[in-house]
Amino acid sequence: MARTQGSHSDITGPRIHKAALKLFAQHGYAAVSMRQIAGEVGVQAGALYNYTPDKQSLLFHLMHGHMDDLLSARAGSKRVKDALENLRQFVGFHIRFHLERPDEVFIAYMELRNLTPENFAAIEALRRTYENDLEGILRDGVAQGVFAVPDTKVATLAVIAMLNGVNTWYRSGGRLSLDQVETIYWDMVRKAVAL
Amino acid sequence: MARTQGSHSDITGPRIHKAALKLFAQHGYAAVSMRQIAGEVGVQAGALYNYTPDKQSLLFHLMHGHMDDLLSARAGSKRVKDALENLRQFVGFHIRFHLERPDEVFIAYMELRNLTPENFAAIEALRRTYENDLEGILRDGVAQGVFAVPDTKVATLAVIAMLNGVNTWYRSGGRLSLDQVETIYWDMVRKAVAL
DNA sequence: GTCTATACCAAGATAGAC
DNA sequence: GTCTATCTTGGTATAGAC
Repeated sequence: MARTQGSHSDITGPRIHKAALKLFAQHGYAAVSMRQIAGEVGVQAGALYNYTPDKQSLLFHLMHGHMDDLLSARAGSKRVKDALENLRQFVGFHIRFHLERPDEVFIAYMELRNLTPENFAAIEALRRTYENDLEGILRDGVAQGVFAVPDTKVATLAVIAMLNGVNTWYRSGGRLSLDQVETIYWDMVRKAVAL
Repeated sequence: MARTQGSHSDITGPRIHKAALKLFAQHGYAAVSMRQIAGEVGVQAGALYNYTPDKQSLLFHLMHGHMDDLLSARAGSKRVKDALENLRQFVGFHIRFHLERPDEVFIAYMELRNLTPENFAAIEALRRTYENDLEGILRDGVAQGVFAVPDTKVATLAVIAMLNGVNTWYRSGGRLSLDQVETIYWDMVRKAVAL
């Protein structure tokens, strides 16, 4: 039987972040009210402020946590000597990581302008770190003579933009399996940077 | 000398749309108030309702106008027999058209979820038309044996996603000229769909 | 066509009881 | 830790004077 009062502190915090994640992704940060989030969790709006100082912190927490997850997961990938293999590994990692977290990814790209300047700078720095990882791979490949890209920075952004596009259309259970998607994109990326 | 009262009807309408465009692109539809838009134009909030029935119509007008511009401009491009040449032309057109209208483009991608379902469907249909144009080129190329893409639909979305990425970083007067950007992206797209 | 004034409602956030 | 109640602000939209 559902309680309408009393303490739920053991799970409320995470539930608030989950609800905010879902609602921000669905309607956008600015369009979602603290009351909506509270309603989704099943508490009153005032109770949210036991877990977050304000709405902005809620957004920042979600985005920062996502970027931390991304960089941690990526840090677990081993680099080898062969740049082509590193690139193949990056493409697979990127697609899978992002498809597993559509809401987080959506927010991370759409809500940047709703961050305060300080929070924005922090997220941007993390994003830059991730991009530099890929750029390093491309630079290695150019140095090794296995890639031909006129500008590694632009190529980095182009590859990431292309891969991010997957999230806008892929639905599990659809026409293509995850493996097929990965193969298709790897094929295009590989050729795009090829000699 | 600035008037604080009186009729400005000859220019107010377009100025409202310009102000809304700028503010929506900067802060997001949901975060911008009618009062802000009015302030940017230099009228009182109530006056806006002589030009638009509501805020939603303002957004829809901007997005629909942008998609109409896109399709009209694209319709002016001549198709030739050579698929490779058509693709080259498409890439150049897309980059230039979109870089000339960063605010409109930004809104067209970011504010889709703030459209009512009916308005969303209308915009989606126009976007689909544009995508089908590119997909037709890719299909021709595959039929002619000059392109190798495992899936024309996915390749279409991948190419567009890659090209759209330009808008997130390109600034005129920066390190690269528009011609250089176009060359770099054409190089990658060409190779990505090559045999 | 724009103004001032306002109706009406919902926002973020806080206070104090339990 | 959550509730109810409320403060304060600002939102969209409308009415009626000029």
